[in-house]
Amino acid sequence: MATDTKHRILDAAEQLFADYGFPATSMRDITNEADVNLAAVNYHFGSKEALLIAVVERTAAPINRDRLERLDELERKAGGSAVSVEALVRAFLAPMFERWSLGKSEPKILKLVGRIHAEVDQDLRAKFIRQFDAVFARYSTAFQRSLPGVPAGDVHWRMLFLVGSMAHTMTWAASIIGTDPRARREPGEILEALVQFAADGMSAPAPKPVAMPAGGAR
Amino acid sequence: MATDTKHRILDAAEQLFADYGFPATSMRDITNEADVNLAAVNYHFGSKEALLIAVVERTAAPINRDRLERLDELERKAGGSAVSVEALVRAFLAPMFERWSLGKSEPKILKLVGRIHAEVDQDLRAKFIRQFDAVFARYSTAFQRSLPGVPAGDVHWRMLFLVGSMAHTMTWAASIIGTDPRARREPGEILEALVQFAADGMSAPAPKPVAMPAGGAR
DNA sequence: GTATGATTCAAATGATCGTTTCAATTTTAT
DNA sequence: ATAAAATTGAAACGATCATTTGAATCATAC
Repeated sequence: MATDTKHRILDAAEQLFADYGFPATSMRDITNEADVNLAAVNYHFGSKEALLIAVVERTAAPINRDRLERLDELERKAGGSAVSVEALVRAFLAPMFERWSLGKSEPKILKLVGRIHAEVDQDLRAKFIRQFDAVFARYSTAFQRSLPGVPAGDVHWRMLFLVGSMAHTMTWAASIIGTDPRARREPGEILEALVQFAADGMSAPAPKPVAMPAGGAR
Repeated sequence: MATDTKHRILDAAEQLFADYGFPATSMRDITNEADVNLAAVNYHFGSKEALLIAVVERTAAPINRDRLERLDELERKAGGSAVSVEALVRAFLAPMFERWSLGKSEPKILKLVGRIHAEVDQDLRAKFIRQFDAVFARYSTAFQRSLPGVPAGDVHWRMLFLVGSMAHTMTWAASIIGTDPRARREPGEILEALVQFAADGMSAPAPKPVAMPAGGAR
């Protein structure tokens, strides 16, 4: 069966990219883990980079589709008025956490996406950034509508903060859970904690203008 | 001069690790950039990994020292009572942003630290994680004191969110600034925006318990 | 059953990786 | 100045990298 090899490669690559990152994972690591021939990756995908793109496509595409659908639904329900900030934050975050909960045990998708947000270099990132950009743009305008007091540029930055919290959580949640027993949480609880944190952060009053010579906030 | 070579290697490595990450940067990249012999890195530092540790040590140590000093100062001023959350957040974040503002133009330190938080694999990370852990622990107890209504475990998670926002901002601030003219901000303004966001997020009410079968928050 | 295309396989390609070697050179101490 | 130590230099080491090759094997269709 042909699709079997492709699937096994995608699964192995997803796992390894998530655990060790893209540059640190070799073709041989992938093909050994997938138990396929070394040449299979280049045969089926063309190159290592193309494999990464395929992995991201497979994992991120349904998440982003889900995000957009939830936003559609929220805006439909709200009629013409603004959606609550918390609902927007939850609609943006839940599609990822849900895949975590539904998955077996390891949050590989989350780690992978976390890494992609954090690790991939500029030029490679540009190849699949557009997929994220569409989501980003839609949510950006929605947030702007829901936060009329906050300048558009600041909303932009706050969304960067939001994505950062999410990505970092994806990457390190497993080790955090393993460290402090008091911090043990179910995925749903972590989502709720992050929603609470990010919703309040997004809703903060507009920052006061900074009047400083040129050196931070000493 | 001996120290000159070491310095040039450290500078080049800092720059390249920040731009391309640790695994993607080769010894030859570093020695070419530093204009020193290829063997110089192994002679002066022992290995590539040891060089990374030295780079982190040089850039992160003063930042973490600064963080602890500011916390000391805040707790001293507060006497026995709790420090304000916003002050804690600012004390934690400002030492990094300040180095950005004071630096020439490129936020390489920030990108580097951002990457270290996000990219380095488990075992290598453990080698210098203790340095961060000390800071993390001190701020964790301080935050717990200032947030009496929030369970300790949740404070732990919120600090993870905070670090994530910071790390992600460090990594992507440059590209964000380059993208949307409305999002153009001075480093001091970005710090203030992040302080506002994170302080309100940290101060959010304690999350309601989640009662769900085992599948996210649909 | 035989031809055709898709897939797998073992092996090799050239490039690049981190590290080592050892002689040449420079610095330091006497 | 001379001996000793520290540093630099050019070259090579073996290992591993992503990718390619061409024959072997498989599936499918006629």
